[in-house]
Amino acid sequence: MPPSPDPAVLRGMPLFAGLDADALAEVVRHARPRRVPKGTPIFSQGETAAAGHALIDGRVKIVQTGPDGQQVVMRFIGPGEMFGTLAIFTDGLYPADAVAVSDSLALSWPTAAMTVLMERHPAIAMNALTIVGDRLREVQNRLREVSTERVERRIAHALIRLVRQAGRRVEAGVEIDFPLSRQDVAEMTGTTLHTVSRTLSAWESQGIVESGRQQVVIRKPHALVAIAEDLPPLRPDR
Amino acid sequence: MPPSPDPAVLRGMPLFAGLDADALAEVVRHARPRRVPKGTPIFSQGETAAAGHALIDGRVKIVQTGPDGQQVVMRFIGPGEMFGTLAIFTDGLYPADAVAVSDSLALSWPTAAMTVLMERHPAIAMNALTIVGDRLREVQNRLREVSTERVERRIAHALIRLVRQAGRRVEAGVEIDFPLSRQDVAEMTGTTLHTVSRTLSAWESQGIVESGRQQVVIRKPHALVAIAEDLPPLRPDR
DNA sequence: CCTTCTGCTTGCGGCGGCGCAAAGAGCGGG
DNA sequence: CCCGCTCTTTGCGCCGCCGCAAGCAGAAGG
Repeated sequence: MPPSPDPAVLRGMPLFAGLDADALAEVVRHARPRRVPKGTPIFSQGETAAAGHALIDGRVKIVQTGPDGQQVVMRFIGPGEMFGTLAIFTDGLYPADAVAVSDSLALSWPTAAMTVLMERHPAIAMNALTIVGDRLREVQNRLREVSTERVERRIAHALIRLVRQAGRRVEAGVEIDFPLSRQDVAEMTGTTLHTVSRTLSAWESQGIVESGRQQVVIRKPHALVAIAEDLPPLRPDR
Repeated sequence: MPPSPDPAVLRGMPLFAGLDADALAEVVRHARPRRVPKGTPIFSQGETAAAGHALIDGRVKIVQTGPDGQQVVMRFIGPGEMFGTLAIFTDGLYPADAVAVSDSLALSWPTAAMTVLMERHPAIAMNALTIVGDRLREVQNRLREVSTERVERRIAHALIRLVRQAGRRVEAGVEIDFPLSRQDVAEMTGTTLHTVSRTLSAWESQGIVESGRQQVVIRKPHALVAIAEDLPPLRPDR
């Protein structure tokens, strides 16, 4: 028999919040677990969505590709978050690629099962509505940023979001806890890896961040916020 | 007694698709109609959302304002579309301003009523999920565009969307059927009114558009598509 | 251990588009 | 009908950022 996952993993997932134990058991019965090694694609843009997914562990990058091959990072998925579900609610085609950036473990629900579950448990639909609503608001904010702010502030905003989502306390400050390249940051902020590199170098020389190969540590989060909010440049003296 | 609107106006609203006559009557019973003259704000960014809205007639502009006053047009709402509902699904605060750009008629449902209706009629929640999902996809596409494309293509894309949403056949071509300023287009595409003006002037001299004060007519939609998709420049001869 | 590959840095030149400024052009109100 | 307001046009100069190119460094793999 196929290994059915432990219902406990659904605890704490916003998508299934408010369901009783029976319902959770039913949900988990339809789920299929999948181990995904770092670098492996989970689904691709344009495919018909065979399933919706939720991440148990690891980190997944959602990337949209334009007609000329330009890539934009839509978001990073962390443990407890769903992904690839937009297709289910809309036209059935994945609007982006999903690729594991760390070794990951995901659960998948076949599209049909997902639909049935939402009909039998309207709370799931309501939860989904909240989640999709939150994401819409976030993307709207990013749209405003990329439309009106200059590159340095956009990069600051992106890092702040990453810290909130994936920050881990470490001696030197707060570290983004998954491999993140300059290119990734560039694709999150609508710029080039060159400009990101220059910006991080400048911040590094000011002691705001420490960064290396696919790795970023924020030493002075408040300074980053100051840049993002364009506060008075924060004189070091007095 | 308060004038209850005709249930027939809900026909064709995606949000209430699939509801039977009884349910529609119940929905309409909770609605409050509101006439909104051109230029009037309907709600403001940051307010707690007292109600969700749907537009019966007219046109409403949804504008988000950044911390430094920079404005971004999130979308234009046409008849049959809901707006100001995101707040209800998320944190209860309107994330943007809504202002009528034409004389308009809207229906409003108090937040509490909206919630109750969704609980009693899960189909509404499912419809909302589809609608919000579609908007999320659209905003994601715009985010990709503004992140990767140059201004001219972005403006072309914006006009194409407007034509799809609010295009009216007219002798000279297709007209955007509500007042649309250069400033509006700039705020839709993350540029300045100057650049929009220059671009439209260039297109005008090529016979692609005809535009004047708060008014745009597309004479050669295919040429606009060619610009948006960056097809071979479409030699006029042969 | 050496090779290769991938990711990062940095200089330099060019240019797309912004910001400013000033002038025209419809529109509406008195 | 004229005045004032808002929207638009267009020139000009500058600059933030991109694009290219070359070199470096650390990881991976034989």
